Amino acid sequence: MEQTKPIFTQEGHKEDVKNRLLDAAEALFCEKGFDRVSVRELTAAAGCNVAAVNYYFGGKDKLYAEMFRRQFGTMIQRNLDVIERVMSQPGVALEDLLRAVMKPLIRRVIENETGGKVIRLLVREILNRQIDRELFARDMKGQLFARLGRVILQLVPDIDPDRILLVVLSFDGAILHPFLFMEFYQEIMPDLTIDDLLDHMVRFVAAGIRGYAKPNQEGN
Amino acid sequence: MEQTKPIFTQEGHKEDVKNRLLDAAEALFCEKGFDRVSVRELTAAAGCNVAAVNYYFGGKDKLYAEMFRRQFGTMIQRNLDVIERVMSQPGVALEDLLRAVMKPLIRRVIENETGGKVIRLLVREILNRQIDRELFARDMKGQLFARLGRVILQLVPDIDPDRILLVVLSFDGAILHPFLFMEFYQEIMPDLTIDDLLDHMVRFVAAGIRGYAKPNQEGN
DNA sequence: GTCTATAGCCAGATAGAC
DNA sequence: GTCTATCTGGCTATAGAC
Repeated sequence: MEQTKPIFTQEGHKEDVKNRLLDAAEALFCEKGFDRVSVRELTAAAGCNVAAVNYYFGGKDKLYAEMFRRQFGTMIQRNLDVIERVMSQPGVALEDLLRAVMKPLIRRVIENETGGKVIRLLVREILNRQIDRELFARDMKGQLFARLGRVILQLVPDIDPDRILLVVLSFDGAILHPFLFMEFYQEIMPDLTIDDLLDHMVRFVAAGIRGYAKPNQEGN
Repeated sequence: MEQTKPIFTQEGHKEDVKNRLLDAAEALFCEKGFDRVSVRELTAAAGCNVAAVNYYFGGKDKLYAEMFRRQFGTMIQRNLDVIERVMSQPGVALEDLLRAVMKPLIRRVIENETGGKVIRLLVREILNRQIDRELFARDMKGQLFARLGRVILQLVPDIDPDRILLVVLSFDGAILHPFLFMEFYQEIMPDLTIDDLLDHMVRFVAAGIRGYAKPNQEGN
């Protein structure tokens, strides 16, 4: 409310008003949530007039959706790139893949980058079904999950292909939990380092995947 | 907005206005989120006048907090009871504990019970830090996690006690993922049964815990 | 305890000047 | 493209009748 000074002025950004509004949206929506941010605050932070949101995006909600599209799209693409990079090396183990995927994500949330906050906010919206799940959850994440499933099957061939999606989803759950609740982790384990956490996650998930592949050869 | 007919009338509930308001709060807040529900809607759904929220709870936000306190408190207690019950039996395996804890939670979200929705909403609020994390996240869940850590150590004694909290947190992550994203699970795996899902989760988490306990012991 | 009526405020969108 | 001024409508909280 008392935030009326522009925080994304022309000096900070050589881009146009549209980009300044997207930056202001990321900062303010992540901090307070959609309903607690007014168009007046957004335009004040972007250093433009109140009509600009409607002029450039067609409304507050459209600006919100555009903000997610930008961040989530680049995050999915970054993950796909990481997978290609690690799988192109010789002698890759399951642990290498897991660590390569997890590390940049955890680093991003620990270092409190805007991207991490936007993804948290997106999860929040998915939980409340107030955003277009068609586009984000299914199309984008579906593509990433399919790729992950294929490379995990490549590294651990004796998983039942019909179950690989469940394995990928559990992998996703293992990543998402610290991603979402990092404050809680740090609160109850103040000495936890990022490497401790990564080591644990890699070990836990790798064991889960391998143990899932060979349950208990009792004649099945 | 057009929802103006009372949905929790005196016939449904022999309790007083206070309980009808709590029921209306669970239904409406879970559906639309705090900011999208007006006091007018709440009181219309509870079949009372608009002043009742302020009279009984001291404001819309106090009613919101009270709703969480009720549901989250009983959920933690139910989990603690389940743990006591399963651990009192002879010859309990890790898998028995995991399944006993997971089953009622997953059933609750699959059958779309109000309790499950309230917990989802609570996670949403924790993600946005707009609720008193002191009370909920640390005190209540801390108690449950401590108990879980002790019984897991009892069942799998060779886990490093300094790492048991990380193991419990990964267990929590494994439960929370389908709990939060059940619609997504059902969308990409329409034939998934509750038992398939439970079997997978038990197998994945048990392997993760056991593999974590003994990282490289090929001859066990 | 229960209710109505209203005070006081702030929102998103837009018309129209420049 | 940019801005100001304003329209229209919603909200929470409360004063005060019963």
